[in-house]
Amino acid sequence: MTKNIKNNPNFIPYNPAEIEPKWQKIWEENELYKTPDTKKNKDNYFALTMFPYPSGDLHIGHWYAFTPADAHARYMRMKGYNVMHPQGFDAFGLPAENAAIERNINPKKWTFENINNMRRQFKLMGNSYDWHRELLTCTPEYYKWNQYFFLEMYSNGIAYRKDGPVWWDPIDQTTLANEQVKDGKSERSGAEVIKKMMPQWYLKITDYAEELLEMDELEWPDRIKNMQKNWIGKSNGVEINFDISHLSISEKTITTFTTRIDTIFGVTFLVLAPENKLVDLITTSEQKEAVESYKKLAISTSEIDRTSTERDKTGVFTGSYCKNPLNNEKVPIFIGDYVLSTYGTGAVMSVPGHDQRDYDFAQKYNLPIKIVISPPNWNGENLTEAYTGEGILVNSSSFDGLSSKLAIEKISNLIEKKNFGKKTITYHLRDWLISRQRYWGTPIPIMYDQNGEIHPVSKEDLPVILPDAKEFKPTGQSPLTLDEDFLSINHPKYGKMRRETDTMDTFVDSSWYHLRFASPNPQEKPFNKPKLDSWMPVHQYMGGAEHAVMHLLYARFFNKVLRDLGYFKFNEPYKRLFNQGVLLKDHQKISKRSNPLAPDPLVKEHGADAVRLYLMFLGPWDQGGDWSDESFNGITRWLKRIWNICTRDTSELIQENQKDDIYIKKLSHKTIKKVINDLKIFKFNTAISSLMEMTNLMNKFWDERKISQNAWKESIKIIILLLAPMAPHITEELWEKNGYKFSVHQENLPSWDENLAADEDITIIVQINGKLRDQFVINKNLEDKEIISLALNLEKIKNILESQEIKREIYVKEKLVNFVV
RNA sequence: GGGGGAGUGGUGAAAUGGCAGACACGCAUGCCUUAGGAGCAUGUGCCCAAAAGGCGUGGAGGUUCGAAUCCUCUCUCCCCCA
Repeated sequence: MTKNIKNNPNFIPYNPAEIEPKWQKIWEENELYKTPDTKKNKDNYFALTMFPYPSGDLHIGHWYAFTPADAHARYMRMKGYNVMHPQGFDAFGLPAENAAIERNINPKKWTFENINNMRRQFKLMGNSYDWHRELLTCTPEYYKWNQYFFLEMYSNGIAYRKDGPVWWDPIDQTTLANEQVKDGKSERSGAEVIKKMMPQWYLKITDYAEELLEMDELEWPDRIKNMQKNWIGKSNGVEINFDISHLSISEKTITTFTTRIDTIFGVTFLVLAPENKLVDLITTSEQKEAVESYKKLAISTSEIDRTSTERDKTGVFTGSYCKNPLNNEKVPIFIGDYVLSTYGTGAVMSVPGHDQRDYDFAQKYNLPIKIVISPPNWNGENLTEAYTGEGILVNSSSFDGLSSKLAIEKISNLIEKKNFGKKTITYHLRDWLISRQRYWGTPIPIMYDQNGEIHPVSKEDLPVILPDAKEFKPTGQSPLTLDEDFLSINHPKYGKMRRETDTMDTFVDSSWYHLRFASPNPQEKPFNKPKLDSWMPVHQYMGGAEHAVMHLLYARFFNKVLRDLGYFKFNEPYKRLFNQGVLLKDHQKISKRSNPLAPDPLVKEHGADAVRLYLMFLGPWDQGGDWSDESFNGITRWLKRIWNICTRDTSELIQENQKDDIYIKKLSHKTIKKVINDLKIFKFNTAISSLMEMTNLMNKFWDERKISQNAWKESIKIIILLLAPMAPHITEELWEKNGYKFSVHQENLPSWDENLAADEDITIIVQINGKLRDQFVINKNLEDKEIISLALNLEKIKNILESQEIKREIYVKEKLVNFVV
């Protein structure tokens, strides 16, 4: 600080606590970030971050997600786009209700208090949000359209009600969608889920499975695309029927599904799921007792245990046999709990030679193991584990010698020709279960008459308002079942009706919110089409990878449904996606309870700009990072240096034409090029480091005093502009202090001159056998030959080469010379 | 078990076929200061007292004039799926 004080007795130190609130207020008063739907000579650019759940406080993880995203939006604005960067709250969901139960607070009140607090905290970040477009999904103006789209889907067969096995979360006391179960546990509560039979509402996402696999037009990380692809889980296979006509029951065949029909000649037994309806029909009287007791055991075992690869495979013989249609071999039929009734056909053809689970089962029950696919270098010996790879067929009658690929094709064709079965495509993806037996969500707009028949609420009667409730205890039934006023309707046409009491999965809310940001207010329609078309699809979406197979898949599905219903033409909601990494502290996840890191005190002490810059400087945004209080100092020191050089009294510099002017100019242009190219691809860390380099060198230029006032001022202007997207407050203040017109955020980024950004003097590296031995500086315009001879004449190189013979000379233009000896 | 990503100083990291460690933290020494969780200067990959030199991007091999970067195998960690 001595430097400033010496140079300028009027020096005012950097005080973020004063300037940050000041500018936040001025921005708000001037509606600086209010985004018009069109702006003359500017293209629209929709920069969206995944909106938060209003859990109460914005933690540092939110800062990590939202401030670099804002820097990118600001950067695009300064590149000349009309940028919309909206924010809202994903405001329905269980925590509100759980707070109501635990602390006896009204969920609505709790939610709105949290929203108010978080909106205040959002404003501390200095983000360029257009709050005029804010949306809260828990308001009737918003959820009315959830209901509207649900009815549209219902009348088009996409929403339907079905009784069947569902995942049940015993802590949250509600059903869950398949995507919301991870490793057999509820993604939200962490409880082990159980299977229940219940009628529930579904959306037919499986109709779109094939189209959802098409991701060519998406500029998304491959990782996310792969996760979606794996989740959809398309597999090509064959359904083949094993003959049981000799058993004299109504069923004549057992259908199994396999992706490896090339192993059909290796089938030595069949395993049915214990729940398979055929089991009772085919079990012989001798086996009845054993089968019954096994079934009881299996039903009480969790699905996770049953499919665990660690667990012993068990089963019981049914006493019956079937016939392999391809070779007429007699095949014994077992039941085993590692086969699930809910996947495929509930029966598998077991090929112990080439499937590990079948191999384990065969070992345990002494069943024959037949090898029909030859592993590489196999000479007929027995295997100690299943060979699951592809190979050449053996012991497979006329198909011997074929490759697995070819055999799959030929055998499938034969099976279809002879009517033994058919080629089938299966998907891992299940229809989206959207019913939740909880209160704080969108009521499903359905009524049941006294016969239990389904009647959709008519669109004119929307929204079905979520009533205020008094009791929220999860009982396994929606708390709405306790509200008689809500529940019973006297319908003019159908008489006494009962409302559906389940509410919608909150992922419905986030499946189309981006559309509403583009067109926030129409009361009579879900959105205004010209506005929608001018903003959509979202140009840049930013958020965490945890939503890869939930939100991101649902939103793509919703987009395609609404497209097919004629609302718009675009195929995808989010054109580009960037996933930020996870922010840790002491190598651990930051959480409210165990490892807290509250941003508000940090902002109070160091300022929002410092926190923003530190988070961006940590490392590459997509890799995440580890917060450290110690390294934070680097950024606060640098901000002080920035403040210092941008507020110096320049009167002691000569006005123009000084010796080093060209060098400070070249430095500026190099930095412009580097920062602009880095921000484009979210490399904030290296953009900041090149700005640091520039400030360090500018200090040196100042100390030498061989620069003019004009050149200095020009460089100061450039540094403020380049820093503006990342540190909006300090740059606004310095912009004003340097006499420029409000606001720096409405300026364009400077452009660079390629010639100025390039180096004139080039350092040539001299290597011998690829090892660095010396280096020298040349002028750009030298001939290749001259450069090589210069290199040969270097004292060091001469000494080393004295007793050596040069075999080869390699010259890489303007980079290096390598002598091979 | 399958798929994907990562592994570089004491620390966060940079370099994506051409000077390994930019930038920053920390540390050390010095200066300034009544004081410092302030500022300034210099140094800081490892080995060697220093210089010269050698070694060095998880490990082993390969391609290349040249590899952190490309290829093969392998170890460790993280994520997704079973």
